[in-house]
Amino acid sequence: MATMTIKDIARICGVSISTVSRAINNDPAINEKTRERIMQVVREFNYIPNNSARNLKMAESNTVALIVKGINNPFFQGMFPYFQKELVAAGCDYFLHTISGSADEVYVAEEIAKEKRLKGIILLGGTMDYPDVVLKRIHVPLVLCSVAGFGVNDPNGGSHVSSVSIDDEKEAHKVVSYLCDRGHRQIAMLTGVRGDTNVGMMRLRGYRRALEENGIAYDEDLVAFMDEKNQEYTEANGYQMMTRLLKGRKKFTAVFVIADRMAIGAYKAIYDAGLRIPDDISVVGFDGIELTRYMEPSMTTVIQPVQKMTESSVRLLMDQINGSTERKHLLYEAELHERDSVLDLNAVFPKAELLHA
Amino acid sequence: MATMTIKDIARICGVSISTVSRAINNDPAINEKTRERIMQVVREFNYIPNNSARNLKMAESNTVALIVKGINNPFFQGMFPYFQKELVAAGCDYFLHTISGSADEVYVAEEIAKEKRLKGIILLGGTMDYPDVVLKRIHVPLVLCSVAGFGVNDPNGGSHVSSVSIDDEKEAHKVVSYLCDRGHRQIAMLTGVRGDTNVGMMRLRGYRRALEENGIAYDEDLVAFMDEKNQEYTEANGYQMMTRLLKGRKKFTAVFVIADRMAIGAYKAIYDAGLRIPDDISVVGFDGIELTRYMEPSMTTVIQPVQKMTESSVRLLMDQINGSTERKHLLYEAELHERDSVLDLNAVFPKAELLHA
DNA sequence: CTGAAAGCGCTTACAG
DNA sequence: CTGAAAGCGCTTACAG
Repeated sequence: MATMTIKDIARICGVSISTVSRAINNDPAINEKTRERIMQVVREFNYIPNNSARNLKMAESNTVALIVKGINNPFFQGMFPYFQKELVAAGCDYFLHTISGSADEVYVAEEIAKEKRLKGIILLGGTMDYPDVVLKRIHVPLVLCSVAGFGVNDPNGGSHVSSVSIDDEKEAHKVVSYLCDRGHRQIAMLTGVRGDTNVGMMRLRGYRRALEENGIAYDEDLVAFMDEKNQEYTEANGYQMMTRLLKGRKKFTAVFVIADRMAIGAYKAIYDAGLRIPDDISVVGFDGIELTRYMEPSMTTVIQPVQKMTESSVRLLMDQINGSTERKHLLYEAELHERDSVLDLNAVFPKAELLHA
Repeated sequence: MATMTIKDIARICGVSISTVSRAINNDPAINEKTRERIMQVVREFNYIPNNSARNLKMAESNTVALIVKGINNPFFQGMFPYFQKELVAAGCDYFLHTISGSADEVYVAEEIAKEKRLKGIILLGGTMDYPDVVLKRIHVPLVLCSVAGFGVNDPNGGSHVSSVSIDDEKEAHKVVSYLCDRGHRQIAMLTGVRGDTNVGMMRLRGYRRALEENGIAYDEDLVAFMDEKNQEYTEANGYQMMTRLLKGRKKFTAVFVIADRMAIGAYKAIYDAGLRIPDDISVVGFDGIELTRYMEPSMTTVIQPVQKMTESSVRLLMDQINGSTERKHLLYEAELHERDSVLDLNAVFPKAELLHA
């Protein structure tokens, strides 16, 4: 036999399909005995309601979609348990929907919203270069979490959505200032593609500002841009970019890498070049993924405030769902977590430093 | 305005909804001019069809679902690009659906199959302790890929599904034999929970058989079982288990870890204990995730034949979809990939070895 | 507490 | 090539 419908169950139980529907959906207006009898049959025949029919008919579900662009990103993976906790606490059903890096998130969001009668959407990751008019197409409450460059390209961006992220420029500035404070003056960087308009640009900007403030000239030979053809924040890319820098003619004592996974690749490139971390080269990553703790030496990195970000995303979404017309754009402070991958040159050459001054 | 339906488009274009439907679905039986005029309006108003209605009406979709249990597993993540390639090559639409470790995969599979009128399902990961009768509930072609312990608990398991995996017992045996060949005789193991009936058990069995063949007594003090309360193949667990072993009174020169991520944690535990890899302790991982290349030293591990496994999974699914009633259970050979985390004790103590003999 | 009926938004024979 | 109509499998007022 193919697959059961509510009609089959109704026939078997000798009741109407309305009654079966009520039994399944725990409608209070049903006789408990009837309900039990029906549920017995439901179990016996392993009847599963067709969600397409259900979604089609229902006015609104209680479901929120978490749409993730870039499922391979361990930073996002680290957020899932927090989202789960918050969404459940908010009393929502939710599901995770992953989309590829090339997918059109606005289209997908609207498509799923229709299909599932969503109550709201949290979009995690990706970049958001869409003008406001495009964003407006999404007819359900929407929150952008950790979406790179949101609002950057559209000064009016965000009048229809809320967003939560960190201040990339500021955090990069923090990292490089920290390195300067530790006596580093030749500081390399592994960043995104040349001409990046999102994270790469913001973090590069922070890097440059910190250098400037410390009286260090910007030297493009110390910046490795990502290959246009392979725009992934992977170990392989980090390895390859770091190797390129190491083979360059410019010396440096530290490197700031804009993603932890790339920094792991950079670690290996440094080791393969016969150098030590941090003795020869100091490394600072970005994101704060779990793995960085397990590197040798454990990696100093910028830990994004995952808990705050997820909490706020859910809260802002709930506010919208509950009718608030206010849209907020929250920027959280990340934490530069000191571990063992940065050498304090002041401690190594205290005398020399004094002479310099 | 809320959200557009096919009716709105029909009204705007002055045609029937049938015609709009045909335009959208590229029905050949439509006037090209009419089609273009309709599509113009569709684009202008950003009309998106409701998939629930579509799924409800359509007899069968062209879609295959890839249901993944354990999205955090980087081994599975490494498979996605291959699945994508194969599924596209097979001419299928597909989507990734992630479920939590505690979800009932059979229920979810059947639910989605109904909702989306799936053509078939590939289930990736998880364990499959379901008896055949439960599996039979899934009314669409089903292939189990890398599903632990499939058929182990049910001698008749598999008469309704096909499966693709590796021989866990054999691969573990391979690893431990390799270590013995390299002169190791005190070999520890980091495995799953005590009483595991799936991967953990199979790999432990292979470990024991290899020891036995090499005349080495099994010593449970050298085996770290995973905590019942925290059954995850994570770095944190590997770190904690390795630390426990290192603090034990038994000495060992090598450790076999049943998952790469755990092995990364083990690396760190070894370093934190002030020991070196492989000089003091040799490490072998399992799975062959990309990251192992970037560890220092690069990790010797068992690389699962991802490409073959994904290819075969898709092929077996297609066979079923095309009417084949044959069900196959393929076991592929993995590759013990030698890198730098194992010391050859024979090379270090060649004389001693000879004296031993 | 239960049932008959309408209808969610589509697709697809069928007729023209 | 196009339209009217049936129907996918449910939920939910409405009436009783």
